[in-house]
Amino acid sequence: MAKKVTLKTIAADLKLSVGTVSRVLNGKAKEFRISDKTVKSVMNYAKDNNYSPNMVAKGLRASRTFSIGLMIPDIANPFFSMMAKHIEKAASAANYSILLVDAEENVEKEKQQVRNMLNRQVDAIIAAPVGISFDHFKEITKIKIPIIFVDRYFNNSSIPYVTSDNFNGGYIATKHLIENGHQRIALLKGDETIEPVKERRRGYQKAIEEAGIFADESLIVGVEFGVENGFKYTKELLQLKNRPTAIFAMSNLIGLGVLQAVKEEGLTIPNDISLIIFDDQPYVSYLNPPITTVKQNSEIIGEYAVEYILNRIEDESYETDSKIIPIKLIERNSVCTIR
Amino acid sequence: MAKKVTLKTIAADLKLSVGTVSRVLNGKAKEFRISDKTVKSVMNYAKDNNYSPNMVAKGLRASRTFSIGLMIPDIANPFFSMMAKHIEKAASAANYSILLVDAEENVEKEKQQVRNMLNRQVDAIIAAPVGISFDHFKEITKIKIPIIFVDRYFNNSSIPYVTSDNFNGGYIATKHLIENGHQRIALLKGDETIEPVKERRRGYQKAIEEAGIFADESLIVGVEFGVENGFKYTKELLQLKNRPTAIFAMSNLIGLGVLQAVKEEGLTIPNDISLIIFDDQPYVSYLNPPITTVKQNSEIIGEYAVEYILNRIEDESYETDSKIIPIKLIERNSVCTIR
DNA sequence: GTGAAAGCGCTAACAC
DNA sequence: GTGTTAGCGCTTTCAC
Repeated sequence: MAKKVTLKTIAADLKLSVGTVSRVLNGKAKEFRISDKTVKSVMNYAKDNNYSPNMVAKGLRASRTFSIGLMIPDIANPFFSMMAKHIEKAASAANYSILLVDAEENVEKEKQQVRNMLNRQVDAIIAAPVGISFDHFKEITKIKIPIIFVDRYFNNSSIPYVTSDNFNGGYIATKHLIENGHQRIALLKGDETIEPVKERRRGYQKAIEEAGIFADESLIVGVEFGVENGFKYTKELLQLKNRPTAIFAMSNLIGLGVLQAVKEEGLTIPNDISLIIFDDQPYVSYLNPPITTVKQNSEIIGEYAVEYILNRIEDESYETDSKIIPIKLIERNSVCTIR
Repeated sequence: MAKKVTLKTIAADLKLSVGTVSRVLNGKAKEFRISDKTVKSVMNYAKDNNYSPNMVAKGLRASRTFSIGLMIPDIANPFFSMMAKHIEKAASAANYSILLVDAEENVEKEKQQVRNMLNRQVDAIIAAPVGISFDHFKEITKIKIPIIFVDRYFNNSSIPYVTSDNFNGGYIATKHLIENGHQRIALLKGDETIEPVKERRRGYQKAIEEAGIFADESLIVGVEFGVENGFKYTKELLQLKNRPTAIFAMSNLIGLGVLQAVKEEGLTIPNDISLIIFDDQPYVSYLNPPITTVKQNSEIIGEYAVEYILNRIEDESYETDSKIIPIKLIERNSVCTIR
């Protein structure tokens, strides 16, 4: 083992005190009017011996670790991995490191790992919560460490969040379908304890109401964000005597399930049934057919979250409102015009 | 701020020494024959006041942080995010945390962040290196902290790795094409400083040679793993007077680029040109047409990497060979039989 | 059975 | 211009 070089060993070798060494290595030479000779010798020694500071010791001393806990419900979901990418980028640019946890859509793991993040003295937490319960997040605010939710959030909590304009996303997607003559539009949704799901649904309902078309509750189905959920409920929808002419899928994963079910039933999109998917992914333009989607801006979401956290770390009293990021309808060829 | 509870405050409140408190909280009560009374009072106090240990202090004291640095060239690439998911899962199950860095396919950032990981005293590093240079990784082995490469690796280094059977992947994909009558098979590759790229290419070439067909070097193109690369070189390939009848794309991203170019040229797969993509993704079965792929097992890769790291942490002398994980050809409808 | 104290690597307050 | 020292929260050795 290359014997480790610490302030102490440097000081000993150079016959200086650790204080002096610390000062020059932290760029405080000027401030303390340390002699050029000392500065030079320390600098050279450090370079030659490849000194680099022990951040754990620094962290203990400063009660500040320059790390941010990032809690994601499913990092394999391309929406979240893209968001994580932007968050890591913004954080590392500010010299923060990311402690990543994949909660596996499991509140118990999330709870336990929030505890772990806290034990590790992260300076802040950015979380896309699994949903359902969030007492473990409320605790964080008591400890006064900054926290912000991304994508998913809780309405009845004072924790700020950045998320897409889910309501509007639901609204414009549904409206687009209606404008193309659709009257029987199915909503394939995720778990309704999740706020964005509620919002997207509200948007859907508003569009239906505005158009004055019959709001058939049996067309609103689905219980979670996965592929199987999309598959299973699409199968059921297609069984209906009075089958919907369009499906609005609330996530890219649900969308994949819809595609599979439609295919298995020997139907084609958009001739037999139209489809819009919430969340745009690189591959959707190559799907058969290219799918019309509601595109979220994960870059802005990620950057805003980091910006808030950074400001909040610097200034405890810093506050902002939660932020709603605009979405966009990307028209492709999965919606047909009827009648 | 809920005033923080440390060993010291507990000891003070309970009129015990920090040593004793530490011992009972670490389950060493039996070992040190600490009285039931003391144990109970400490335990209760800890529970009531929600004590939880400061891992930074523990880490400093123990020179062990129970954290693993995970270096990924592009976390938004679904192959890597899936692998990261499995790594995080295995690590957290063993009470390790993940320090995530997205190198953005940038060696400079990688270099700098490896340094950072080391400063943060990670117990080990799992890395899918960007490629090109790797001196910064060699340094790690000197410091004697365990490291393993996943997916990408360097042949001329003693650092172990887990990766797919890239050679065989290239071989069986190409062979499959040949068996379907293809003679002019283009290879759309990534950066050739990356070993898996070389291996896949070797596999491709072996299949061509075995079949005794003309090895046309002009059919081997491409310089990196992105979508644009796939797009650009496919355009060129399709311009050729003697155009290939099949393309073998070396990554899911390149594959997307191929799809786009083929479409823009008004051609269809597999009628006009066949396609095989290296790396299977959930969406490929819904592409137009469903794409035949070479499927890698990112779960096994991730688990093996963590297992190695854990063993190595426990036992400095633990050694294994690098591991090659089998791949599988998943036949769908993007390959037509000719002649 | 329990306490006292050293020390992990670092910074900063205080000294001269 | 530089040294000394306390202390961040913890574990562990040495006492008794």
